[in-house]
Amino acid sequence: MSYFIDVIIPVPLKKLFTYRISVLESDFLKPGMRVAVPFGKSKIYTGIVYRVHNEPPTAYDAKDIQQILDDFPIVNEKQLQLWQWISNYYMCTLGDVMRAALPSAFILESETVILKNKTKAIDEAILKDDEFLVYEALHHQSSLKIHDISNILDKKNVLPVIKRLIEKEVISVEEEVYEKYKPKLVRYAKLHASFSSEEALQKLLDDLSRAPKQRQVIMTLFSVSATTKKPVKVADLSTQSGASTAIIKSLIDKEILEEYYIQTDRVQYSGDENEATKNLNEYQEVALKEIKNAFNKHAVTLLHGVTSSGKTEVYVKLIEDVLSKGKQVLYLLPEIALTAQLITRLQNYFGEQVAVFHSKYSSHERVEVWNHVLNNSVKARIVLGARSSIFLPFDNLGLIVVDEEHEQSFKQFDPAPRYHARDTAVVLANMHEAKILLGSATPSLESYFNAKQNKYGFVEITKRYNNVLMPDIELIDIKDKFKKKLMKGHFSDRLIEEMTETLREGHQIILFQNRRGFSPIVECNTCGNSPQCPNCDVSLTYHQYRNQLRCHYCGYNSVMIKDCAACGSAELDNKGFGTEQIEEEVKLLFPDYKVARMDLDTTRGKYGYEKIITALEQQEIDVLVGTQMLTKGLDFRNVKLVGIMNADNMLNFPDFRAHERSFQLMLQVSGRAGRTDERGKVLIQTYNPYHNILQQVSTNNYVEMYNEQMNDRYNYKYPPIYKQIKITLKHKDYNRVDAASVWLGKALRQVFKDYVLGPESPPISRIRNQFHKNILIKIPKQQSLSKTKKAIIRINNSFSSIKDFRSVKIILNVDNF
DNA sequence: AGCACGCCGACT
DNA sequence: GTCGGCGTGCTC
Repeated sequence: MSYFIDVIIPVPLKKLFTYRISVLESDFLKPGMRVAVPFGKSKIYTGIVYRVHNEPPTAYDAKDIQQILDDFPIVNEKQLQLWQWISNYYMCTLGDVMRAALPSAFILESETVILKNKTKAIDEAILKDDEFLVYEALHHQSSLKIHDISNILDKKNVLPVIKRLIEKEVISVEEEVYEKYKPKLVRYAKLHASFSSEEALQKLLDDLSRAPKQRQVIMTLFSVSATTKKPVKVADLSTQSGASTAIIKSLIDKEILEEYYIQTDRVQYSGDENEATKNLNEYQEVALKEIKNAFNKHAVTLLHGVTSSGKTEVYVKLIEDVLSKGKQVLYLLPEIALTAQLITRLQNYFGEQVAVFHSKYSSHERVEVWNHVLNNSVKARIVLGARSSIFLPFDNLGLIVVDEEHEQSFKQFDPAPRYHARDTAVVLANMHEAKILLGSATPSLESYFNAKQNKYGFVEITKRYNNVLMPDIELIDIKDKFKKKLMKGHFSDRLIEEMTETLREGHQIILFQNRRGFSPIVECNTCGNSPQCPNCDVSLTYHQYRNQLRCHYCGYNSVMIKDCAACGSAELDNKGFGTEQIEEEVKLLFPDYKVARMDLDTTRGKYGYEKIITALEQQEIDVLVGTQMLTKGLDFRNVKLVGIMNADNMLNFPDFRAHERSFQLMLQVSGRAGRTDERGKVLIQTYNPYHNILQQVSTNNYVEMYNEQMNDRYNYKYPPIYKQIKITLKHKDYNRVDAASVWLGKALRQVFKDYVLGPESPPISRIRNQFHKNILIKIPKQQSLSKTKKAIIRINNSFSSIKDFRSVKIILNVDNF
């Protein structure tokens, strides 16, 4: 009998690929193991075994696998199930899911290496110039990569040259696969075994009396190992004894010392003993009980707790409970909220059981966390992580906490899989029969809706921790202030008053400026022209910090222009205002105080964000100006005043969730004010203080906001009442996307009638030289989602069989919000 | 997605 | 005349 495996290959292709294996291999291979397989003409890819079977494919001859890469599955059955679910629900391939799920170090790819053909004498005369260059380079170096050759010849396309050289039998090529993950080894030293006896040791010390440095090293080795009772690292030995590495090396060479290596974790927790978890106050205690009750009926429960109500402490108690049952915990939160503050807090309670899974971690560090989870190691009983941590190989989950569940960053937009981590986590919890708690001060409408429908359990905390009052929120009509000439730049007299007062009292201030859709644009005063991005359909934005013009969509940048490109006038003006401008104005208004800015530009790099936070905590900053980043679960003791510079630009954003988002954003920022005993103050500047959302924010009335928004969602057929799928078409030729989108729109309308919206050009119709068109499909609750998707796939298939349309890229985005 | 094969414009 | 552009088709 023949044996085969179906393999997932990390390419966006619909099907699995079948390879032939031997009997022995069929016994060894299990789903979830990695194999290296030849794919296409020459490449070798890493695949994941999906199924082992003995059904020979009929239409083609299966290739043999190249190599087995694991001794045990690195992906478990439950994960494969989850991958399948994601692939179905979010309409992407298993390959896409695989790419997103595995740390990149697990996915090996082959690289072509070029070798000299030693068996044949070469007549150099038959070689052309470029061929000769390659030939000669191989005399200096035994092997070359494609990349090297490209450098040698100074051109991109070198494959034809290589092909000719192969034909002339000058060179041969091989595919090399690298194991990307290498365990980190630390060098240790111990005394060589031959000195284990007293006499030998005494003799050694005598011998070394003329080499005081070397003797010192030996003495240090003894004292360190006596005090720590642990193996001694070479690095420590060197620093403690003051001896250079050369001295230690000579001791090793003389076989007095012996070196050895121990594999260590790159990510290590070095903290003190665990702290006892805090006692809960009465409200938290009640909430905890209610959550446990709710869990009896509902696997999913929503916790609505106002800002600063101490939700984290409640989570901690739940986690403690689950851990004691020997189960794993996943604590999901938005990337940006994954701060040192929170990590330290959890580590204080749970010590080394906390593992962190972060996009800023290197691929190697991620592999380590992956392996800890896979082995159900003590070091990863609690995983604290962003979106992608739902892909870790849990096999014994007891609880998932999704903190800040309303955050839109849980949804991945690009590339596929376009999954929502909160929703996927619900499915994941289901597979493990685990409980899942969604927490937020401003729940998303869909979660609140689910709770109202009794689909989810629901628990509330309405009081802030220590009974701190909710901040006092004041709306400022800047239209009126402008009329009365009471504005200084972007600051109203009220805001300046409050700022002066707050600073005098020695408190801190946060100013919030939503940058979205409102960045500083350069405009010519004479002709009104503003510089555009050459690749996208947007104006470039001005970045003072580097004196650059930049495109937020494709990253294009150029030096700031001195005069208008259209009319040559030197009178250029900055329209709009971003955080930079606010920062400047504060500096002018309050020259004696320290101002800092927090946005994408200032938080670059691994610790950029932490630096600003720490500076604020240590009160080195008096006024912090920032964007959305400020909203995320940070806990600043001394901030008393929060100013929202302009509420209108978020309210007017063209998106059905703009109001919900604005409400969430403003309440979250407000929550930063007055977190200790003194009541905080929030000033919101707006042109329209009678806007319902602003009224609801100022009275902290979530329920009213919910009811009103849900009404709109009913009327205009939006989620959570209707499901939706967005289809984006992209092509560099406008006429082609246009024709293609019209065709697709018509085809979809035949099935879905009026539930198809568009095609429409998005507000930014060209990005990276690609024109976009959008089509939106609304799906009523009673309509089967799976049938809808099948129909879309069918239509999509006929679409791509049309020659003219095949080059148009189609992106399907399920739940595109 | 990559990558190879195959057919038309601009350069030594 | 070749080099190299990207349209088209395939990957077990």
